[in-house]
Order: sequence, then structure tokens, then C-alpha cells
Amino acid sequence: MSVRVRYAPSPTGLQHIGGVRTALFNYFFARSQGGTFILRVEDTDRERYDERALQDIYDTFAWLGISWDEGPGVDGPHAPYFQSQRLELYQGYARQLVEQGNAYYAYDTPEELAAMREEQGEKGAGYDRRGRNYTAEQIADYQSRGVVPVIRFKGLLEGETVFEDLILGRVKKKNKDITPDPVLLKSDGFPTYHLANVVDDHHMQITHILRAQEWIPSAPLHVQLYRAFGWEPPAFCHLPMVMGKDGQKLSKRHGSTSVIEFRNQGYLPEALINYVSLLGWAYDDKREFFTVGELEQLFDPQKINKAPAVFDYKKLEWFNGNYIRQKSDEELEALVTPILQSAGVVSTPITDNEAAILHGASPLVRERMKYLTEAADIVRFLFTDDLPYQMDELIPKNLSAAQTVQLLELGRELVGGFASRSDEENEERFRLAAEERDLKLGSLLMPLRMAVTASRVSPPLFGSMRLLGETRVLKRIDTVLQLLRTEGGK
RNA sequence: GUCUCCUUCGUCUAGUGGUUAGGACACCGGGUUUUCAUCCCGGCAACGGGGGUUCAAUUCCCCCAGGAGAUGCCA
Repeated sequence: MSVRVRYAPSPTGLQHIGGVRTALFNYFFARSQGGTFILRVEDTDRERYDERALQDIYDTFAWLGISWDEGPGVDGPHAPYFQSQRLELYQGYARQLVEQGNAYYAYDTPEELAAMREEQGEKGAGYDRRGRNYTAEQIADYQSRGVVPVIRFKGLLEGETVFEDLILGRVKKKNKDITPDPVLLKSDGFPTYHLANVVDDHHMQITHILRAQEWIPSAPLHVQLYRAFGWEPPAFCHLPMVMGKDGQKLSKRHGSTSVIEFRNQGYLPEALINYVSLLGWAYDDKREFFTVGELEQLFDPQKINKAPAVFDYKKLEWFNGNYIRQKSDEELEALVTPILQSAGVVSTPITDNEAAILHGASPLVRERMKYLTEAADIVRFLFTDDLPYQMDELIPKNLSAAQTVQLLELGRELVGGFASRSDEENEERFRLAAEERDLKLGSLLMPLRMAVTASRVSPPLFGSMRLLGETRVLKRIDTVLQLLRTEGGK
């Protein structure tokens, strides 16, 4: 039987790293097996439903470049793929369970349940199954008060439920330890996750459930549901969780765990995918760079770890820098242009002149970026003459204003006609001049760098000047000389 | 509280009944360099503890500790 797996997000919040890791593992598993990857939207919680969260699911996967074989926008044999559009199905099965004696209507009010929990205190034993024994009179009373019942599963009280997990092996749980009589169908007619996922996974012929380990405790319940329906459960594969630095489940306070936020911060999707794929999974002991295409071939769930993994921004950053360096000039420019535009560094649309400068800058900045967003600060000086000179920065440490002026004047002289010489020739010219005066090349270049780029840190100077042209370069030098002579003279 | 899962360098991991326990990130040091970055070289650093099984355990078993997750008319 061909593999069919699904990623089943709930549109109640933004897609985060953990969810996307689950989606990716499902996707890669399906691809590696020549199977089918399904996206199913579990929108059964109308309290927390958020349309923006649904859009975020689409945006996230579009950015990552991951698509599904069946799901929203891709009709398949088991449509619709929104659970809110499949209510009759769940309701029918819930009723069937009641008729079979595997479930029952429970009439408790929210207040009563709250009171029950209050009484239980810290212990949190869960529902006390009181609804199983309500008398006809009690039920009639509830009904007369307009209380709408839920349908609860009549869980086994004795024995144990066992299931095989691809990663964990055999997992056992005593039936009495399973959440007591969980709600299957809410009073609003919507199913809970437990019912909906079992019904849909069966109907959509899902062969493997790859989901986070937080589901382990309810897996035996799901197995009991499959049995009650007389269905064969799919294979289970519970993925280790992704934690934050503090060892806690990854959440908002750990930074940008919303995937779209990674995009906004200048990460490349291929870097994120590569890194996230290595959270709880490794191909071997030497290889860690993988394209999506390679992961589609090489992913093997047998190699998934049991232990949770800590999300390390430093390593992601390293991957990101690597992937940026792999970009061609053209690719990098396309990636960076919108960022420069929203930073106001270049026009919208970008002018030919700006594009030309950017093109020349690509090779100079590529090695210097860990995030695409850094481009704005690195290249800004190439696009504006209005530079934020700071006097204390202009004068190198251990030098006076007067000495700086001298060095800059010398630099100005040496710069003359630089465009007609190669970078190597220019460097040699400066090096000779520096040696004559017993200076280091760097010391001679620093005042010039400050004048041209307004920063102690910049792309290579000669290349940068070439992009600016001699006129602008000389003008900047003169501006700074002026500043140093007046301000610095005090 | 109860139940479940987990445990190799700080982090991600490889690994085997007998290895100098390997790699990567981070960190530290050095080199190249025009600043920064890249790049190169080197270094630091781990089998949670206790019992077994065995000629031999990081590896197999048990216990403990620690960590995490679940315990909803959320998923």
C-alpha cells in the first residue's frame, strides 16, 4: 500500500518551528516513499479560529516551497480538507458509537465541570465519568433546562492498550490511566481532535501518523477509537519535540518561532528547512547540507531520534550565511532588492542606476551577510551621499584630528584617477605610500574608509569607491576634511 | 499529584559489547587579509548516578535522579 501522510494544523495561531518540522518530516517521508502528502485543516475550534492563521499556513508553505498533493486548493478523492466542512461525518460516527454503547450523551454544564475540577484541586484526575450514570429523571431535568449534551467516549476501565511506534517501539498504557471519557462531540456539534483525527485519518486512508510526542498520551485513546469503529489504526510515529534554549517547549518567548517571522528577519527558506530537518534527525555522521530535493530522496524516519532537540539560532545563522554565499549575484540582488526598498535605500521600482550599483555590490557584500536584512546597512553608503558622520569615529584611536587630516589629505592625493587602475594597482600604490611614511596600509586606509563609507566596517574600499565614482568619492573626502578641520580643531 | 516519554561535548548529532568515543555549531587561540566578514590551522569539551549481565560495558537489563510532555466541550 502506498504511503499517505498528512500534516493537520489548526488555524488558531501562526505556524511555528515545531509545526513546520512535523510538516516537513511528513512531506519528506511521503516523497521518499513515492507517497502522498495531504494538508488537512483542523478548524474544529471555533472559539480560537483565526482567519489570519489560515492565511499564515498558506504563506508559510508558499515561502518554504512545500506543496501538498491533496488539501486546500488541490482537490483529491477525500475532499473537503477542512474539518469544519465534514461535520455530518463526525456526527454520524459519534452517534454510531453511542448506539454501539461505546459513547454516551453527557449533560454536564460548564459550571458543574468547573466545580468538579475545583474539588479535585491539584490532583487533576479529570472527568469523573458521572455522566455515565445519570438517571432518566436527571437527564430529563437537564433537557428541560435546555442543557445541550456532549458525546463522551466510554473508555475501557480495565486492561491496557498497546501500540507500536516507529520510533519508540512498543508503547503500553493502562486503560485506567487514559484520560477518562474524553469528549468526542462538543455541544456545538463540532468534533474534538480525538474524534475528527481518527475519522479523517481512516477515511483519508492515512497510513502513517507522524506527529509530535505531545500526542503520546492520547494515542492509546485513539487506538481504542479505531477498535470501537472496527478500523485498523495507521502506523504511529511520534516525533521528538523541539525545545527552546531553556529546555521548555518552544514558544513565543523564545523569539521568532513564527516561521513567517524568520522570513521577515532575512532567513532563506532553504537554510531553515535544512536546519530544521536536522532537529531530531541525521543522515550520517558527516553530512549536514541538504537541498530539499535531496531530503525528498534521503529522508528516513528510522533515523529519527527519540530525544527532544533544542533549537539553536546560532547554527541556523551559520546555515543561513552559507546559503547566502551560495547565491549568484542575480539571485542575491533579487532577494535583497525588496529589503532595500522597504528600508528606503533604493527606489521603488529600482532605477537602472541603482540596479547597476547593486549588481556591482553583490560580490562585495555576499561574504559579509548572515541575514538578507543586513544588506540595507551594508550597502546604504553606496546609494546616498547624506552620511551620518560621527566625529569620534572619524578620528582613529591614537590619532589626533590634525594627524587624521594629514592622512586623509594623503589619501585624497593617492585616490586621484583610481578608477583607471586595478584594485591591485591601487593597493600597491597605497602600500608604497604607507611604507615610505612607516605606516601600515590599514592605518592609511582607515580614515579614507571612514570618509567614503562613514563606517569603520565596510566592504572592500577600492571596489566600493569604484561603484561610487571618483567625483563622489572626492566630495566625501572633502566633506570630512572640512569637518575635521573645523570641529576637530577645537 | 498521577500517567507517559526521554538522557553521548554548552547545542545538534554519529557510533560500537573491546574506538585515542567521530563530525558540526558555539566558544577560545593562531594564520591569511584593507576594516569587517569569508577562508585556513589548532584547542577546549560528552557517554547523568547506582546496581547487575559479561572476560569486557557508552552500548544489554533493572533502579534512581534529572528533564520534558499530557492530564480541556484546544489542538
